[in-house]
Amino acid sequence: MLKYAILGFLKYRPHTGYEIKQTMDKSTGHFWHAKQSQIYTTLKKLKEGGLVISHPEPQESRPDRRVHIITESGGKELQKWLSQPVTKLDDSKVILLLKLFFSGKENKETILTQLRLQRSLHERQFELYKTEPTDFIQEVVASQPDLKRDALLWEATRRFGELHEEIYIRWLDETIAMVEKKF
Amino acid sequence: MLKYAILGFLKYRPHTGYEIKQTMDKSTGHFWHAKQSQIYTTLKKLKEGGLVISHPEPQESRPDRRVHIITESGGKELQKWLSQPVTKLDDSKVILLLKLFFSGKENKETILTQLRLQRSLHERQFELYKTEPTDFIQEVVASQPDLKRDALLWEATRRFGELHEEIYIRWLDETIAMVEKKF
DNA sequence: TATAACATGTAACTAGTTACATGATTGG
DNA sequence: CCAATCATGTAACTAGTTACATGTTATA
Repeated sequence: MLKYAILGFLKYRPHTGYEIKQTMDKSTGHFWHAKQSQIYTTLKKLKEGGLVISHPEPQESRPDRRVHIITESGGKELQKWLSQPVTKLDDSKVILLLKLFFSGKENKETILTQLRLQRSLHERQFELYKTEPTDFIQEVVASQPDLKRDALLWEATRRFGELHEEIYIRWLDETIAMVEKKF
Repeated sequence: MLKYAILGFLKYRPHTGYEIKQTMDKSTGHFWHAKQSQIYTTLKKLKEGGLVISHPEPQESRPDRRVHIITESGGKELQKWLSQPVTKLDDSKVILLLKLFFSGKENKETILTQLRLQRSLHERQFELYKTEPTDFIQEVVASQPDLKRDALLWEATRRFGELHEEIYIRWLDETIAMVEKKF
């Protein structure tokens, strides 16, 4: 899957491996991310498959930048993937729920501490969704009006994150209240 | 992590690898799952680490059942994990959002088809959360009253799934309307 | 004076998936 | 008669993480 994310970013403009990591963290970070090392190994595979080409840009006192460009066949591969419907649900893994599920014999305070800590983490994340990425989107649209549709979809993914955190916090409050009362 | 899920199930009662898969699918399936093969390999590692022991139950005309029991050291390992706070957010991967993010140049109908298909998938999942698991929890509590606290937490995890699907559907409706109007 | 940012990559490892191998019994 | 359920496991693979290796320049 990372393969497609990388092709997607390269479709907008050439990137070095380092830049892909940065762009990804700022944009798809909350629903798709990767470590720097995995980006480099995936780029290597994409090059081997002819979906991407790269050329070095010499630099002094630093390793040469290696700029990656999507090829025609890479563009087709991306397009093919984009047109295919997603026919099943993601399989999510939520560590907190796993722990909670088996916590019936833990004491009340341990569970409440756990839940309250989560609440603070999600509260912070919720605030991030409400501010940061919107600015970024506005900037891009101002400078490149042809990305207006793209920006609408980016905003939709941001909105997803915001709603997700909102509901998470609501659930935590509900659950904290339940444990306080019935446990 | 699967390691702890398995220890958690074995804490309730002995299981064969096959039964762990079934129990997991019915209970933690929506926030933690594993393939049968991974369960077998993880059980093997747990045995090697002395956290679990197993003994075969001979059967005719079928491979012997191998019943697994948690050891004292396995119990301690589980307990240690349960008492530790979860200090960071899960890193989630949502394929639909990744695809949507890069779909600025797709045509309107492709995107709407994509979103409507997702809506039907999540609608079905939402219905599942509202019925199935509640029955299961009620049965257990009726037969084992000492699991009342456990049942409260199981219900909380079910509720999470329900809320999650509800918000997902709300977001899909919002996004479908946005695409219909502005794209 | 230390640490963050810039910039590349490989090696070893853990986690998880898919495919293979085997084979009887039960229900539709 | 065919598919599902019961029941075990290994092998080969893909995806992802952590650790290693190298080194400069700007900033706090």
